[in-house]
Amino acid sequence: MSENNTHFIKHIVTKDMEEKKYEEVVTRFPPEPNGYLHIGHAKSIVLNFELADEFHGRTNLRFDDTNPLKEDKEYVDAIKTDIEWLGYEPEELRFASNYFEDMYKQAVSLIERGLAYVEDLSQEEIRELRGTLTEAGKESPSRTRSIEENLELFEQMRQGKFADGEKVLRAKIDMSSPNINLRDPILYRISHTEHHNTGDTWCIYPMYSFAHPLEDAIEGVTHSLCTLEFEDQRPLYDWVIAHANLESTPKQIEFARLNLTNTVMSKRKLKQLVDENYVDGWDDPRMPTISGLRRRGFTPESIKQFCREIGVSKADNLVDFRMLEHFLREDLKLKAPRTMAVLDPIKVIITNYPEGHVEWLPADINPENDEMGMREIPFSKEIYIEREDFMEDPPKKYFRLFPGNEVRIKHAYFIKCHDFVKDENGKITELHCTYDPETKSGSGFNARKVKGTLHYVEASQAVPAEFRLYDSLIDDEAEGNNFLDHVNEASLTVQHGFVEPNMKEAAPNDKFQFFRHGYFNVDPQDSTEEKLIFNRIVGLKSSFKL
RNA sequence: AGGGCUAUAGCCAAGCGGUAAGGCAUCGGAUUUUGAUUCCGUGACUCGCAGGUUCGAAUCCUGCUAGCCCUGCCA
Repeated sequence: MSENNTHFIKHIVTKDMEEKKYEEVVTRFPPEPNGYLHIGHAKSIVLNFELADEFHGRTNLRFDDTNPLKEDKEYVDAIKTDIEWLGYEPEELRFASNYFEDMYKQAVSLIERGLAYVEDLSQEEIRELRGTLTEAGKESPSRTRSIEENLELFEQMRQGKFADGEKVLRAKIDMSSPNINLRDPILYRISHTEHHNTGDTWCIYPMYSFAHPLEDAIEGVTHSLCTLEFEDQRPLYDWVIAHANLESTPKQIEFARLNLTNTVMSKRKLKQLVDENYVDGWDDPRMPTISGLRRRGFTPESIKQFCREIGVSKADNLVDFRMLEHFLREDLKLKAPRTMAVLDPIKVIITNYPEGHVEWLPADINPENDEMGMREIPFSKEIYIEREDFMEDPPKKYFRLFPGNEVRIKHAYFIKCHDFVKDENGKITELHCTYDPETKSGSGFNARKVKGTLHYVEASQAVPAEFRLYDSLIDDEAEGNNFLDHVNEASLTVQHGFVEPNMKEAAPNDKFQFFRHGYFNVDPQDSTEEKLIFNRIVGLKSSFKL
């Protein structure tokens, strides 16, 4: 588990605690409610919750809702659902917006100490004076305004005396700093916008760089973990903490965000895929969102174990999607019932089997987990097997069914192919085989060996089902600069076939291993008792090469 | 180019001056009523490059190279 995995943040926390810098470890997961969580967020969630837990500390869920233009309650609810589904229980649920009054007071205090001023300049003018990466900025005329006037103006900003963009509150730091974040950064902006939580109480809203350190300090957060792009903001974070009238002195630590092969991870790109109908929504099973992965069939444990095993570092990374798949297989190996489904059926007539007779055969539900017990499955004169399990003219080393070859039908008998029927288009419609009663499964028959074992579904009892097979959303190898050029057109394939009769009882989100196919999830949106729909989560590994 | 950061196998990633963990992937082999699982085996004469310090360097120092991030009243 995570205890075995060490990383630089854990070293820092361990050292801090050994030096008794803090009484307890407090972390937070601070999403902005402006979109859905994805697996990159899961990395942060696992890190924050499990790190604190390991040190017997606590973790808050805090919505960083300082920009009402982008945020919505819909996202608050979705995010809560996802975190709960992953299995984490925040110590407390907080909103940055609950601290608006405290933040306002902190801002006033900065003004009183000559550390902040109200800016008259327009957005464009501010930008011009900010300088560039290589040139220092210039000080604004507003910078020398008196404390009294700044106090008065800021109060008026709050009272709504100004229009959006007319004024802004800035920290007085250093316009010539090589770190652009320190060139008198904006602390408050005016936005006459209704907030999902505070309604129209406020028309001024704090900026992230001012609000975040205060939120952390107010909550007593000790280790504020964020991604690499905030590294340049750390001096500002520390500046705010140093000048705030708060006991707590949280420390910001940055780590590299997760990138996965064959997908995209930015909210902007994911939103574009949704808006432009490349997928069916944020919870489309092809999406790397938590809700998408959940609908696809990924388990919380598989996602968490993945997040633990990829590690935490500061190096840019691109993790192989197959690693995620590995942990799903590992999680479901002993948990999922193993059953048979024929995705692309071809009918087999057992010519020497008695007409109209159905026998029920015992079958273990999971041979690697005896506790799951047994089930009974039917067998009769007519069964379905997988179309790709028969070849009229097979290559060498093909040990499935072909004319004259004998194979084992899982849990049933050996069958041998004698003939096949084609339609006018040359498509094979029916196979004629004979079975050998001596070879019944469980009988101990071993006079002959066969190389192949095929799965099947008995025809008269077969339950029709739809199978949705997913492939990479994004083709990393594709040509083109725009990620939309890399969208895999064939990321969804739908097949119609059959499952065993006992599958009629399958409930939404039930997970199964379909023999020789892979792990499947009963689609929670579209599957019904009348029409079962299964999402393929991941296939089984295979060394089969034709 | 000013600042910040990173560089260990195909991909993640440990390592913290004493002679390169682990996982994924790959490829072999054994077992197998899933071409699955399981098991066993498989790769760094070397840690971006070049110098230096040291008995000893992936680890310390210097220089270089490459990549990522920063000029929102986004977070």
